[in-house]
Amino acid sequence: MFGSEQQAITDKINAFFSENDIPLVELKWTPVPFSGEWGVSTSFFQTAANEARSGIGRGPVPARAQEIAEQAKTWLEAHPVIGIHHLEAVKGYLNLYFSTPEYTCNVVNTVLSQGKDFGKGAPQGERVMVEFAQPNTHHSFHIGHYRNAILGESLSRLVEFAGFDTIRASYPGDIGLGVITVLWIYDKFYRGQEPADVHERGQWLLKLYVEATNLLTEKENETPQETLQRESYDAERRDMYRKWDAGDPEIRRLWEETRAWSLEELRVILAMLEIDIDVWFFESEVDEPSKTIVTELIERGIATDERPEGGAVIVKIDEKLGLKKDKYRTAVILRSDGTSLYLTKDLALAEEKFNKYHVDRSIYVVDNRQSLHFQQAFKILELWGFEQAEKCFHLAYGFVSLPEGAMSARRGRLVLFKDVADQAIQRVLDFESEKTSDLSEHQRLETASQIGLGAMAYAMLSVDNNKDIVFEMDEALSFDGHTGPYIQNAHVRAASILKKAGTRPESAAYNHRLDSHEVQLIDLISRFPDTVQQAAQEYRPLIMAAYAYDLANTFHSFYHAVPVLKTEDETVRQARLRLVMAAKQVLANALALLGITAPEVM
RNA sequence: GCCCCCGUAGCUCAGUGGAUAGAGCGUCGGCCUCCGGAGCCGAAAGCCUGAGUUCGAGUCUCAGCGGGGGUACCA
Repeated sequence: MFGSEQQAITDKINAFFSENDIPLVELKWTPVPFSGEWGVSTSFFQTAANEARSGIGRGPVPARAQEIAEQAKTWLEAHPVIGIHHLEAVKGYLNLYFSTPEYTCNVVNTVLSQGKDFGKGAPQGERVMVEFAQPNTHHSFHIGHYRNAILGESLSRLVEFAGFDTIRASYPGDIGLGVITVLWIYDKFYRGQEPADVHERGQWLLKLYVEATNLLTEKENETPQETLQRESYDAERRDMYRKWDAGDPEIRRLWEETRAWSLEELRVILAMLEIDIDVWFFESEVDEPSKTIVTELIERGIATDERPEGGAVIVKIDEKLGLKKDKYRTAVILRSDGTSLYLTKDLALAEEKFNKYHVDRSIYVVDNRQSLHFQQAFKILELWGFEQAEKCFHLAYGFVSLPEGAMSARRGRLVLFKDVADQAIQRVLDFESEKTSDLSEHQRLETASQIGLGAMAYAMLSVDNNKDIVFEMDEALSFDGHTGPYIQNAHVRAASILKKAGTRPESAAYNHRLDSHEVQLIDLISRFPDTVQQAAQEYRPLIMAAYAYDLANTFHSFYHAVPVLKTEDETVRQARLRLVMAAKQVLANALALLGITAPEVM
């Protein structure tokens, strides 16, 4: 926030030390960790350690660091810097405390004039593609898909806000044995029986899949008739896959019809989550181009064609890289029957992303069980001479399981997103706050939806992506403590104060003695832009989730400790009102980056 | 076997190599004549083990132990 001021101070300190022949390492500024006062801090341990190493030896490192800090303090006090109220040298650190009236005014004015753009980064000059929200078709959207979707969307909003040109891409698996399995049972037993409702129909397809899988899976004490029956079903399914591959018009029509149901459900859910996908890649569409790549890889000697010996087309990655241990292993890039695999298609897709969309960074939001797959894909791209391979990044996240174990459609152990969302919204409505009783039915429902979905989103985003999540309904839909609604509530309280205040002051001075709660609030607000950059650069929505909670927590404390409307001094009252306005704005901005709406009432 | 991820409070999780390791849930104790109690204030309780690097390690390296995932024609 205060880049230029900070740079001026850094320059001054550097000048002083170079005059005195003390080689200073680059200064890094961090917020002073102890609350109550507002400022930045830097330490001199590294400089002292470097001295000791180079043999100058001026005593133990901590003592020497403190000595340097004191020198810097003395010198800066003799050559005052505008905006710095006072300094201290303690335990090897130099702490600079801001003149709060000027800076507070500056921060609040900046927030309020920039509004929802406060914190937005300057254009980075790079294009990022985020691939996410990609369930297979002919299945229903479950809570694991939801983690993927909300993680990808939050990440997209973060990189976009941080200044990257951002493309959201989805790559649904619309073909494969699972899809054909559903197609087979639908065709055989259920034609025309599909429900009309988009969600019911999606969930119905899932039931069909479970039933079909049961019919097609070998059981322990099968009678000979059962075995025959099962084998005949399986033959029908295989035949159907062949027909699909050959472009049989009837099978293709059936496929397109059922596929459309799934995609329609997906679009409805994405709309609910306010996710707007820019580019759709379908697995069925990258099938053909991927085979061309295989041919090229064989010609270039990267892939080995073992088909003449009845094998597949493979890439011995470790061998090609000269590695001794099994790390990337051997990857199959084409089946022995000449059909393509997931890996084959991802190679083709990567090429298209770079050549057609000219992306500078390509992020894949896919669960961590596919880590090896992406490592293989990126290495093959590298062997292929594709220089952008190093710009590919697999954002792996832990999978979502249930208290009773892994989710499994076949065992009927699945938590669907829609069911959780419905329940979340119902719980909010049951809460029945008297504050929303004067809202229209439509508004009440809309608010309930914002809060229910906010709770769900926050439950997913407040855990680091590499961690597995055991989904427990009561925990995910809690509204107390470290949750989305807690943050939304801070926003609502700010809104409530402003509504009661009536007027919104155009300006304010901060000449009163600031309460430590006010200082803490302004400190956090001023850190928002840096937090945006950090979260985006590290591809970690968690950082923004943690920030949003901190800000809400600080606001709640402020709210209890510091009177705003009841302040008698009109100048102070206006100053605090402006601070509340700024806090409300930043809470809303932070929540937006998490894909969470900030309501005015709840 | 090999590769990847994880191990922090009773439980679930935070913690850019730096000052006093922080939250939530749960437990215990306070706070509604006061801007919204989905809230606030307080208490008890913690870095898997062992080496190493470093002025300084929860954080980096190696080994061990424990848990999860992956490991040639699924996605």
